[in-house]
Amino acid sequence: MPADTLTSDIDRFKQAALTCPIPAAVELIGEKWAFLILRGAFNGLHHFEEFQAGLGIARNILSDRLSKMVAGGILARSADPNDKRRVIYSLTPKGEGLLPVVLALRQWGEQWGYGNMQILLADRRDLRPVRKICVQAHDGRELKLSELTWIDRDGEGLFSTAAE
Amino acid sequence: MPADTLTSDIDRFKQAALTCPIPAAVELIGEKWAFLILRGAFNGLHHFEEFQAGLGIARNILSDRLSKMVAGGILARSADPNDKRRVIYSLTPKGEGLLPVVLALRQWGEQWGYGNMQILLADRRDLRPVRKICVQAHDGRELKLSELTWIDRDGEGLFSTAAE
DNA sequence: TATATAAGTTGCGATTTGCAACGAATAATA
DNA sequence: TATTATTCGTTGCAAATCGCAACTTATATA
Repeated sequence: MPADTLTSDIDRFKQAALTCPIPAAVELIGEKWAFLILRGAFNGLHHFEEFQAGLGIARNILSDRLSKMVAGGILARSADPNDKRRVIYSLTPKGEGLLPVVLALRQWGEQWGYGNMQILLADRRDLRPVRKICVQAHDGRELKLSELTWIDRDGEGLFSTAAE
Repeated sequence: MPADTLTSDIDRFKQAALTCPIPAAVELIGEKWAFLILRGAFNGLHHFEEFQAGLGIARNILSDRLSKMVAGGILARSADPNDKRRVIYSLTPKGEGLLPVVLALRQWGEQWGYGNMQILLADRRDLRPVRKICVQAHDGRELKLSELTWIDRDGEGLFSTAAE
């Protein structure tokens, strides 16, 4: 056994956390209002007043969050050509990439009794609802937590079970 | 056209938001530390001191968040039979259900340059990494935002595009 | 011209955060 | 057994953040 072998869960966690993207991602959208703004954007909201009235958020907080989300590349800020008073906030490709996160949380909330939306996301081609988001194996099989493990990025080294 | 037809994006949004589970879900885990605690739990952390040292969170805040997550049914609090000083915090099935959310956010973060973890989640059977989480049609096809629309829960009524 | 709307900003009291120190119960050690 | 260490908190306090209401600026409308 090498001398630098990590022995405890916490050592392994701290080691893995060093390059984990989650802390930085959470700084951007791991906050109540940022997440609700994101949901609003996916639901077609584009303007300051829409977000303000739609979410019931204080104007200064909304201003702050929109700025941070624009700075973080999630939203783009553009002028409305038809009305120079208005500003259009729209999702960037990077922001659109968060749809699985938003949808997974919505589905979890529905499953655990926090509400059921009257409208559903569906495939535009056949109007059938989208699948429930889940963790899948390479061949598409759904994987439960007990069927998962951690592997080293470069192939082989399995070092701990994911579900402990 | 019926008299109560909703015309503006914001009216439609407010109508849909009335029963949306996301606000309640966000109250529980839509917060920096709650989300990082959840990530820690998925990575095998179980004890107060592990979370504290692993995340660098203040003790009073950690205490508050753990209580709320236990009250919210995400974590379970149990006594350690081998050491009566210790408390074991473990994921409930409800908490485990948040794995797609955590994983989707991690994958998003990796895609957009917030870090790359050395270890990956994999299928325990063949040690092949899990798929990238995405929105899928009923038949498993990946759907982009432009291929999505909203439908009414009871079947037909399509009323707006998802990607505007 | 006068009024309304959109997108913020400012001031201020209330809440939340983060740090450090303290405390009680249990375990390990000398 | 006596002493020290560990574990899981709590408490006090200063700093940062939040949320409300009022104000500002620029543009559109009547």
